[in-house]
Amino acid sequence: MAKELDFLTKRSEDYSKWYNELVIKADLAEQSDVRGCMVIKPYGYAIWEKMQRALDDKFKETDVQNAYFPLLIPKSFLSREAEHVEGFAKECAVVTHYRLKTNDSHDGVVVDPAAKLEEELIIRPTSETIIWNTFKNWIHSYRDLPLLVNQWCNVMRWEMRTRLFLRTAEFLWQEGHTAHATKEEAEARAQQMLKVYADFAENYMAVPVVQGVKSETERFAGALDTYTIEAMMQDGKALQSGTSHFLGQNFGKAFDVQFLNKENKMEYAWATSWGVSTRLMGALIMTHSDDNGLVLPPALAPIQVVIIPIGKADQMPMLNEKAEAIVKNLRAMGISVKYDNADNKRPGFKFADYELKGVPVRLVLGARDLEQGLVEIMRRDNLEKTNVPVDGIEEHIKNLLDEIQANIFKKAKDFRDAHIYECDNYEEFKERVKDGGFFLCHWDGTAETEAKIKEETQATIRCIPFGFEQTAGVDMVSGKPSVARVLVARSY
RNA sequence: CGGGAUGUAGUACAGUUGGUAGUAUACUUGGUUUGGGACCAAGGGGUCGCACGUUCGAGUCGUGUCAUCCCGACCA
Repeated sequence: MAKELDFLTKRSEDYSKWYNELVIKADLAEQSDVRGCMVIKPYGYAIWEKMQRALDDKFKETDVQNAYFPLLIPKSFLSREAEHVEGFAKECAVVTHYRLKTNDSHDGVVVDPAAKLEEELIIRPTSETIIWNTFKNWIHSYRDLPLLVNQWCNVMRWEMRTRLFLRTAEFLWQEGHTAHATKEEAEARAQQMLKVYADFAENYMAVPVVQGVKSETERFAGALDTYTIEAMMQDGKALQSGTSHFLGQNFGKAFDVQFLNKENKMEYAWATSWGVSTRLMGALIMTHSDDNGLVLPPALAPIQVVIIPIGKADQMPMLNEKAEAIVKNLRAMGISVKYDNADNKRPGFKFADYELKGVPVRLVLGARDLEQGLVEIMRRDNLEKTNVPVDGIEEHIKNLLDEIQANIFKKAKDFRDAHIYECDNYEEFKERVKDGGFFLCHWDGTAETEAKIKEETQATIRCIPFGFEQTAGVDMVSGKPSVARVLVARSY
C-alpha cells in the first residue's frame, strides 16, 4: 500500500508545492542553511554535469575556449558602465573587510574594524566588467580578434525571494564573453549562440523553446539587444532559459578596449555575452515531470537504464549473472546502466524510487519471466510496461531510449503549441492570461503599453519572436498601429 | 522594503482550562519478508527559536527580539 506521506503533491493541485517537493524528494537539491542559497546534491549535480559537458562541446565547436576570472570585482569596475551598474547595484553582495578577530569575551569572532578595505569588492553578479578590464590587455590589433572565451563559475545576486534552481542567491552558470572587430560579426555571434542554446534545449533537454529578441525594457543591463529562448512550463508560465546579448561598444568604451583595424585606425571592440544557468535544471523538471516524479530525457539522464532483479535468495546468483551480461553489453554501447540488487529494499520501493528520479528505462529481471526468456521493460515517459525477449534486449533498449527522447520532446511541444494563442482583445487577454499560456499579441512598441500590461495582468512581453510570419495590425491595449506580434506571458 | 503567517526530535505535525514532551515517518538492532513504496519487536534521539516578565509551576499567558515561509516589488 502506498504511504501517503511520502508521495508527491499532485502537480495539478499546487504546482509550486509540487515542484519544490519534487526537487527535494528526487534528491536533486535542497535549501541551504545559508540564506537564499542552495545545496545541489550528487544526483542533481550529475544532471548538471551532463548539461555542462554537452554545452561545452558545442561551444568548442564554435571556437570558444574556457578561461577563469576572479570572483571578486573592485567596486569601481562595476560603475564604469552606467546602465550595467544600474541593473545590478540593488542585488550585489559586498566585501568590506579582509580579516576577523576573536571578540573580547573570546567565545566568537567579529569583523576586525582595522581591516576595512580601501575599496570594497563585489562578489560577481556577472563578469562583464572584470573580463573587459582584462580584455584591455589582450586586445591591440584586429588580428587579436575575435576573442572568444567562456567561463563556468558561480555568481551571486542577492535576490529577495528564492526558489530552488529557478532563482537562488548564488547560482552556477556559464558566461561567454566575446570581442569582435565589427558590429556585424558581434551581432552574428550573439545570434549564433542563441541558436546553440536553442539547439541544446530542444535536442538534449527535449524542451521546446521560442527564440526571440527582448523589448527595450526587458533587456540586459548594458546591452543593445538581448536575445532569448523562452520555454513553457506545465502551468503555462514562461521560463527564460537562456540569453545572448549584443553589447555594442558599451564595454569596449567603458574599459577602453581599442584596437588598430586594417585601415590603421583605432576602434573600440564590439562585444557579446551569453549565459545559461542552473535554472535550466528547473526548466527540465517543470517541462517533463509528472505526478510520479521526474521524467528525464535519455540524453541527460545520469542513469539511463536501471535493472531490478526479483527472485528468492537462491535464484539471485542466476539473476546476477544474467544482469551482469546485460550491463556489460549496454555499457559497451555507451549506455549508462545501474544494476540494483540491494537486498535491503523491496522491489516496489525501488520501482517508485527510480520513477521519482526519472530514470528513462527500467528492466525487471524476474526469475518467473526469465524461465520463458522474457524481461519486463518499462518506459518512464508513459509508464508502459511490456514483456520482451531477453535476447537482443540491448538493441531494443537503445532504440527505446531514442524513442523516449523524441517522444518527450513531442509531448512538450504539443502541450506548448496547444497553449499558444493569438489574441487581439485586451479584455479577453486579461481574463485568459491568468490560466497561463503564451499569447501572441500586437504591440505598438511603447514602454507605456508594456508597463500597463505588466501592472494589470502581471504578464510581460517575453520577446519579439523569430520564425513567425508577421503581419501588421493594431495594438490590443492602445489601439495604435503595430508592425508585429510579440509573445506575452506570465513568467518565473 | 510593504501585507500575511509560522517557529516543538532529521522531516512533517499534534499538544485541550498553565501541571511528567507526544504522534507519524526517518534512524539503530534483531527476526520474518521480497512481482508496485513490507511486517513484528526492542532502542536512541528535545535547552519546545532566543531573551525578559507573570506564576508555586510556562510549549501554553504577556512584552521584546531573531529567524523562516507565503503574497507583492526585483530578477538567469
